[in-house]
Amino acid sequence: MALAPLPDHYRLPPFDEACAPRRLLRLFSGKWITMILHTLHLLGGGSRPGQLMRAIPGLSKKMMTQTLRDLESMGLVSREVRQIMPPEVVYRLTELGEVFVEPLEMLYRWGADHAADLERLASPAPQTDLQDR
Amino acid sequence: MALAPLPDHYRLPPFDEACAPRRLLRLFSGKWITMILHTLHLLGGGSRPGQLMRAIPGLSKKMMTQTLRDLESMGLVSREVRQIMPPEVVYRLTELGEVFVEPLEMLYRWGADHAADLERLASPAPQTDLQDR
DNA sequence: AGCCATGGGAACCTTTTGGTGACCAGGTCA
DNA sequence: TGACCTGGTCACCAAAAGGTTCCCATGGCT
Repeated sequence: MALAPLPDHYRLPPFDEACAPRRLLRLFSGKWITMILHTLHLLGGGSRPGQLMRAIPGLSKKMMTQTLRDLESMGLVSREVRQIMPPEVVYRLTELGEVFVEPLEMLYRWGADHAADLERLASPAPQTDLQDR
Repeated sequence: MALAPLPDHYRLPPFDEACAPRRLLRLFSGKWITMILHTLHLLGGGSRPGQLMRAIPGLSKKMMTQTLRDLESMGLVSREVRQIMPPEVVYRLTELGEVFVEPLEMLYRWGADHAADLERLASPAPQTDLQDR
């Protein structure tokens, strides 16, 4: 972890909700966005929709399409269509997309290295039984 | 970035939604969770609620209390009460909380270093005008 | 009474994200 | 006809996250 300390601009209150790091966290808050970015990365930078579906359990066609469309409009993914039968569509990480894979993979690696800590992480209690405070 | 490559277990499809790195991303998907963890960290590891309110624009008392309660039940934050008048409550990062501050600060630093890329990141298009594909 | 300090709860609502199930298109093969 | 391959859309809904507004409590001071 040879990262420079956080610049002053980000270290003093008030902490701006729209600052650059917050934009990153906002991007990564989407369940399927990060799953799909990660999977595209692991599949060599690009993939056809069917391959994505098979690689990601629980992903519905609807969520896949919606998320890929979002990623495309954000400029993180490109969509290439070959008008043959059956059609061939390939979604590929753009240059910008590759940039953002880096922090995502940082998190994946950190998570893999700290699986034990993540096991210790309790689920938030249901919103009852918290009267004794 | 001297991190080891991702273990095989995490590199081959199918990609398990409940695996350790996904749990980390799930944790970080909460808007106020990360803001409050980051702020506690920057304020020396602990803070009183009023100080948190003043440090984080846009945070309502309701969301602050709710989020602190969640963080407490997850074991990331402790709550210490001094029964004086006016009351003194201090929320403090636990050991486990300090562990999870690390990847969060990694993201903050990455975001600070790549503000230009984050500026280039377009907002997803509204769900209209996407007929021309 | 009002104000200030402190910290917190509840009712209700809005917005966002994710999910279900059905449908569409073209083509090939039995 | 049906099944398969490919990729995508739509209507509607559920769940989760976040937001607004009001209320509560203690004590001290004007």
